[in-house]
Amino acid sequence: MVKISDIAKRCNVSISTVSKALNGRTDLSRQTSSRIREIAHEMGYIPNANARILKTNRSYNIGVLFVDKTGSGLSHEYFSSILDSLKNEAEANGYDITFISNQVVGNCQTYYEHAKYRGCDGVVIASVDFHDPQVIELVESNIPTITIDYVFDGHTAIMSDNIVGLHDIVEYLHRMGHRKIAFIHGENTAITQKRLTSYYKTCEEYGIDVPDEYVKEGRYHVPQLSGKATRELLALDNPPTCIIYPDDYSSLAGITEIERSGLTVGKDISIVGYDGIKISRFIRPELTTYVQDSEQIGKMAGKKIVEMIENPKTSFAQQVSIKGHLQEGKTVKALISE
Amino acid sequence: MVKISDIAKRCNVSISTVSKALNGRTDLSRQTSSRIREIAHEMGYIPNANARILKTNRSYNIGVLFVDKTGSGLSHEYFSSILDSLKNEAEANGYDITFISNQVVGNCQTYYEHAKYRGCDGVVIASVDFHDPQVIELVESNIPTITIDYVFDGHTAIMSDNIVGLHDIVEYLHRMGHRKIAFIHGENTAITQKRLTSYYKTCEEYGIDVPDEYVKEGRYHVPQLSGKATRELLALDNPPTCIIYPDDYSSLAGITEIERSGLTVGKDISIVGYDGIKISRFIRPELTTYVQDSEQIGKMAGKKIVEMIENPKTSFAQQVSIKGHLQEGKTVKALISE
DNA sequence: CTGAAAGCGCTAACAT
DNA sequence: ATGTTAGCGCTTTCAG
Repeated sequence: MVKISDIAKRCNVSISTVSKALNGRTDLSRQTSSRIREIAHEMGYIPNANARILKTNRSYNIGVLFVDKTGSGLSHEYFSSILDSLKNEAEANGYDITFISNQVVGNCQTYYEHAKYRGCDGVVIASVDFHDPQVIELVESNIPTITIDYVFDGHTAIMSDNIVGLHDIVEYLHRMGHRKIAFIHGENTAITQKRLTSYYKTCEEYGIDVPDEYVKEGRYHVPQLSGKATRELLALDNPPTCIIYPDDYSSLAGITEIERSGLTVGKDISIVGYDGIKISRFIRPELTTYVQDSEQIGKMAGKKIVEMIENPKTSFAQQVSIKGHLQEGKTVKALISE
Repeated sequence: MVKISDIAKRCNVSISTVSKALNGRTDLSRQTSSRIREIAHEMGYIPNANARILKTNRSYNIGVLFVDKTGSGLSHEYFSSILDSLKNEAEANGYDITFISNQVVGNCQTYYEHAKYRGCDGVVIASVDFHDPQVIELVESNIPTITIDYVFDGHTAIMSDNIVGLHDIVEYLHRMGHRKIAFIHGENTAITQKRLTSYYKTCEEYGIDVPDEYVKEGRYHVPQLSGKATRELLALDNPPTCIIYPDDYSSLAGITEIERSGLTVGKDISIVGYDGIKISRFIRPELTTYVQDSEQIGKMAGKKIVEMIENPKTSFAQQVSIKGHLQEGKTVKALISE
């Protein structure tokens, strides 16, 4: 590998002059500078990030902590889409992305150690167990971090607006004439809490009564559980006219159950999903769902982490809420009368 | 940050002794070694990867080149699933994953420069334009690389077995009594070529006639085009009894078109998808599709790249073919007679 | 405008 | 079994 000293030799200048030229410093003559750069290029010079990082303590590398307990991991479209736009935003700002694991890499055991080890300038955290002591250690450390969909007090977070999400769904259903709205929600997380509260609150707002048996616990991305909950709802003496699911994936299991029981979705009973995965527009009946703006979330996460890294003094903790929108499909029937 | 010299001072030994203890060398007494390690831990020592890399020229970091021209990028389930298992395998072997871009990071312009800059021990390449000169430069460089679903002569590649895939699909359809099998294929890539050839060859093998108008070009993950092709196929004087799609996503557009024309999928006409995305089991009718073993592909890619990195002498170029399997759904009708 | 020199934190060959 | 030393490739202060 050709290095700075090789170029210096070839150009008959000192290595510091080469360094300056390569870094676009202005305290040397245009001629020298451009001559050096030309020759460096000609010699096929590629800088060595590790030497640079060692010296400057800046890696231009952003760690990403993406762990999914359910195992679907990156293949969960919501998160892979966030990752994709996060990556694009980071790269556009001159940063690379490295995954942070808690596997043993270089004697490191924890997320924090790992991130430190690699010299990450900052870390974006999503889709993990936010009660994990390792995650807390990382967030409380001196490394700038941003969390997605979870707020650590006093720290910056990007939030998909679940409160607005459930509000908009319920409001829409009310507008469509629904008064018996069931909600199958995911496991108990901060997100689930927000959705539930918003659901109850909005129902109250519109004078919609919510019997206890209309609220069922499922789990995100475990269609079997939502299927089972659907069966239970259908078997009620006074079944709901509409069911809200924890995610689009789960809503498909709901459709299956509903059809199995001889009913037709969008006619005999309505359903609403959550997420807005791409496929939701292509399945029949086309799914009515709340689309989370995952692209915007990832982009904002990238923007904010770069901001925190580059202006540590002036950037303060904040929660950024990213709204989504309701995608009308064919799974919600307009009820003429109650 | 506490460093090796701090530990040395505290332990009253030399830095090299500390280094040896921390790296588990055996040429020092057990006692010294464990004492040093204890104190290092107590002091909260975290090694500095960059210093280590600078010295050893080994980063324990694998670059990943994942670019999708269609823009769906990581959110394409086939690839995000590969990435996920690749990541797991790499981490299990003590390697981290860093994305390689061709954005300007540290004055680097090309994929190769980028990978060199970061000191990647190896690079896994997938889902890119394999004719891109930058990709070729990278593959032909001295960095160990592995490609997924594309073979560069003399280089190692992990291949989803598209030949077997199309063979198995056609064979299955033949067994189910189909003799009029149309194929909507993706844009012209090496994969498409393989699928097409295998399709023609297997049809020939079973004495199935393939009129030119039964073969249509669509594009991977562009449902609109497959929808259009479906319409054209349905409008033929002698329409096919079954249509094979380039991917599951596209097959959904096919279903939509078929139903729009008043036919019923799995009854009036049969269809087969490709990929085996998770959702394929949950849509109705359940999709008959060829499941690519993306998990195995990612895992194998991780295994092989580590092998190449760690045994550069003894590992030779090879193509590893990963078979998938046909997932029977409800979209293919068994035809009693022709 | 250019150069000399120190040093980032670590490893490893070579003493002792 | 332990220590000395050189140096990985780079940036940056400080002198000239």
